[in-house]
Amino acid sequence: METATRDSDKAPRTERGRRTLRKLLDAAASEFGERGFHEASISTITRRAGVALGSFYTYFDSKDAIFRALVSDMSDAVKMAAREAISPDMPPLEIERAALEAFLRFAGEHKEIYRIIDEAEFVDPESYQGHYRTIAQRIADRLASGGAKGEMRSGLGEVEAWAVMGMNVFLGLRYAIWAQEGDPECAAVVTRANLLLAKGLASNQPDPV
Amino acid sequence: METATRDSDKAPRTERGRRTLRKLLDAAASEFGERGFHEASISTITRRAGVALGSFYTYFDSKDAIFRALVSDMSDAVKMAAREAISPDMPPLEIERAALEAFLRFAGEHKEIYRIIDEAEFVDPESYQGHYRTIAQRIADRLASGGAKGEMRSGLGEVEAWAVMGMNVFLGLRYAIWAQEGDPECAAVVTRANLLLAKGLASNQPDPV
DNA sequence: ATGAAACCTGAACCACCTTTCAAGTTTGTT
DNA sequence: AACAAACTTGAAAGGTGGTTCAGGTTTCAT
Repeated sequence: METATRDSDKAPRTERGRRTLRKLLDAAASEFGERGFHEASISTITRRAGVALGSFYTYFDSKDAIFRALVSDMSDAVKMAAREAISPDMPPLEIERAALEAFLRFAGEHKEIYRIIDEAEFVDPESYQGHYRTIAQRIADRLASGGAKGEMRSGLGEVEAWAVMGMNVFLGLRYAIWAQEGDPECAAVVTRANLLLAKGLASNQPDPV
Repeated sequence: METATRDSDKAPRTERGRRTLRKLLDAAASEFGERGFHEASISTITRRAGVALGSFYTYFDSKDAIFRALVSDMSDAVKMAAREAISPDMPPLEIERAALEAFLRFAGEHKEIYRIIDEAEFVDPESYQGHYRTIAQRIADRLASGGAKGEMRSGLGEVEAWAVMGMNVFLGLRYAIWAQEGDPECAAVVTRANLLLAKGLASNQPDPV
């Protein structure tokens, strides 16, 4: 899952260089997060980073390039957050609960990251598709594993994975990014979502004998 | 659900004016859909519409203004498509099936519309939030109605509505917008999604006596 | 028919921003 | 200490594209 091809030989070779690169990436994360790709300007990024305008081009070939680097970093970060929250020996439905909970927490703590990935749909469509396809694949694997354990239906696949992912993403949008006064706690959201996964929406009409 | 405040008194007062306005809106839909908001240029829009650059400002105050007008139109169109596909006397789960099916069909036929609404997250956040909040509200109403009929669990609410919406949106993204060779038919996607809504993911372990 | 309002035209204005560059400073190695 | 490579600097080039405007044409009610 290494980051995409480093554009050129722009990698820093000095301690000072690494510090400057990091300052630029941090400043870019804030700037892109707050103002979006097109409103953001390189001169603002360098000002926030406390370096000269020209230094930017020591580390990146273009505005697009630094954006791609950010998307790659952040896509990895989201995946890591979910992965760290689960372990393969949890019960399958418990895994889904933990993954959603971790995702909601992560989204709440990194709203700018969320927004940057969304904007990749327009600035860097390849990365955007790749991001979601990768995550869907992981969910599909989990569902298959749940089926193998006999605790989930068998035959679950890509369609169900995308459904679960969409559910998670939109719950994050609504309850982490757009959270407002009087909204349910994240824990409550997770519980209700998990119940939906477990039982669906239908009422439990006792099977007719 | 009338469209947002008409910015100024830019409404056409003549038949000719109405024709020009429509040409501009159609050209803008294609242009924004193909190139995205920022890559799109007003001069290209007017060229596609076959009118002079200056005429644009007879009808819209700015590039943002025409984009907002489009988002409003298209948001209405999506809602209409779903609404026309369902009727209140269908069984509740059948309603959800029909709504998803209509949405997938619509997304497939109007990829540019889909993309414009997505980009509103950055260009016109108010409309974007409004769009999804409105749809979520409608879904919540349907779920409540399903509960009242006794065919869905009672107590379903906003959380479940956002979950269902996210599911639908992501299935649209994957199987309508990003459809590719070898993907399941839309009908199959709809069926699997509906089964997920009906029963959830868990295996039907017979209740222990 | 006629005048006023609506509409059209496209060159030019202007503000903004990415990118380049030549010259200076720092770092690290020998 | 001395030198080359790495890094920094900020002014300016160069483009782009949204917006304005003054003057011409069409529409339509009277």
